[in-house]
Amino acid sequence: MSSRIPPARRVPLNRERVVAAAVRLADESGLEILSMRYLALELGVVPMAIYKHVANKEELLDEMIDAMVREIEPLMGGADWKRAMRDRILSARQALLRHPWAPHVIESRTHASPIVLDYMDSLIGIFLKAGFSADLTHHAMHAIGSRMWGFIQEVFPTPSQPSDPETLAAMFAEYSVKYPNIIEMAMAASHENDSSLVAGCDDQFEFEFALDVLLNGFELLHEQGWSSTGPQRVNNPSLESVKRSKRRRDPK
Amino acid sequence: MSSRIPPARRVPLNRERVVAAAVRLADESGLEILSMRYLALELGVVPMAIYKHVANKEELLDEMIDAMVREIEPLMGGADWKRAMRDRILSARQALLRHPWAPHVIESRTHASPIVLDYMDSLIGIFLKAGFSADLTHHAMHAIGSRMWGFIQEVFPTPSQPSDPETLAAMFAEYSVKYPNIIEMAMAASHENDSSLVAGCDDQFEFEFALDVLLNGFELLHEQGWSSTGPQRVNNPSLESVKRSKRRRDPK
DNA sequence: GAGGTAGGCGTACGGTGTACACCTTGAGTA
DNA sequence: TACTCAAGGTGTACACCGTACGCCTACCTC
Repeated sequence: MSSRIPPARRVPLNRERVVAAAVRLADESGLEILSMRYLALELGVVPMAIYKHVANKEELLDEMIDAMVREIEPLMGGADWKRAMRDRILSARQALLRHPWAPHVIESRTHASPIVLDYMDSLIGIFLKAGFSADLTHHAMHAIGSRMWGFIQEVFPTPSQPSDPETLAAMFAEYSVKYPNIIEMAMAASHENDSSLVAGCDDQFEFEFALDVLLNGFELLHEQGWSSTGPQRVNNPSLESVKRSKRRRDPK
Repeated sequence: MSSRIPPARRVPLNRERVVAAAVRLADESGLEILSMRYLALELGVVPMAIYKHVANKEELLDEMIDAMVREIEPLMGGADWKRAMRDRILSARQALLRHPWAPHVIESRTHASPIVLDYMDSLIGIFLKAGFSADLTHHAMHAIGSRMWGFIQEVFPTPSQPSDPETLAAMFAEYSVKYPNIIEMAMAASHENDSSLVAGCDDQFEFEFALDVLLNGFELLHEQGWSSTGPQRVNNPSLESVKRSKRRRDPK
């Protein structure tokens, strides 16, 4: 009869609970706080207990990425390829924004899990279904790179900004002579808030801008029947050659 | 008289020697081998000695990046903006390829050094000098992202490839049904070497392809007088709207 | 009840970055 | 020539990390 009673009492750990706790911990406290020891503490367990459910920390990180990728909305059929690609990638971005640690972890992965391959396969499928050559699709996927996960490499986020307005003004003055171009560009980027150099960027806008430039570029190449073995192998067509090719489409 | 004799004997360490040794060590043995202890060993010195020349490891890594950026060839004047930008970024890529550790380190930096700001300023200057609006320049720089350093985020390098031909064939068969799109794409990417899925990519070609797509996209937007506050704020123009705008250029 | 096993526990090891106190060296000066 | 003093190398120690290995306990099945 004892086996009839709900087994309860000391609910045993399992892979899912470990991964979920790791994700929550990283979400709330940042990736640098996520050590096996701290995670164990959080789970009310001794560090080595975790290793009964996960081979090592790398595997744990792999699982965390899988958990995030599973949050990406499934592919909607029907819409045109560009819209489908755009929506899917922006959905990935939404999932990623919920997990600030994800970019760093993605960067450090060395192989793709089945979940990840599924996602990549779906993206590639969008291109192929739209009639893109496998060749162009391949290069397009490379060009998209980490953008397929919804993030761009933010290089050197902002120059360190002093809070004291006095020294900030001094810095501004100094930069104006040393980095005139940066300042000119940054001024335009933040009309509403002149004092804060580059700070006020709209990340979402930046992301969509770059994504659209790429997708529009791919569209152009596709329409032209671009091929990597074609006449302009290295330089893909400049605006000039696009204009020219409009007149003599369908070279065959 | 002792002071006349060349001071020699135990040449003292200095910042440059420390940084140079760190760069060499990382170049030769990889970033994961670069610990303060090992670096000290290499310098024939005790670990804590290094801290007399460098505040901490982060600062050392900053200096290593500076050393790499200094290798980027100076800007050539004269050429058209696209060529100038292309050359400069490809030169950055050359410097970066000599230091395989650099991408990883760049990703982890939190602020830009003067050397780095100089480089960024020069890139921005190319756009502005070509007549790009500060607005477009700003978004273009964001879109370029880490590509300004000559690397793209290689996400999930390759699926793990078994060496045994038997199991490789099995994996291939399995993938063909689970990830048909990936396989179709990958097959096209490597005619010469069918068995090695994605392996045979030409990184340099991929890099230049994506760079050209972006630069050509920027050129298009510039010619159109694109502005982030313009009518199509979110979606930058599709191919269709480009074609339309060719007819009614100069709306003012 | 007996036995087997999944899974939690404790200890220990080799690694990391770096704080802090100490000591050596060599140049500058009286 | 002797003294001072700072720059810079040394040694020890600490807190953290991931994780190998062996033990031991609770539970499931027979």
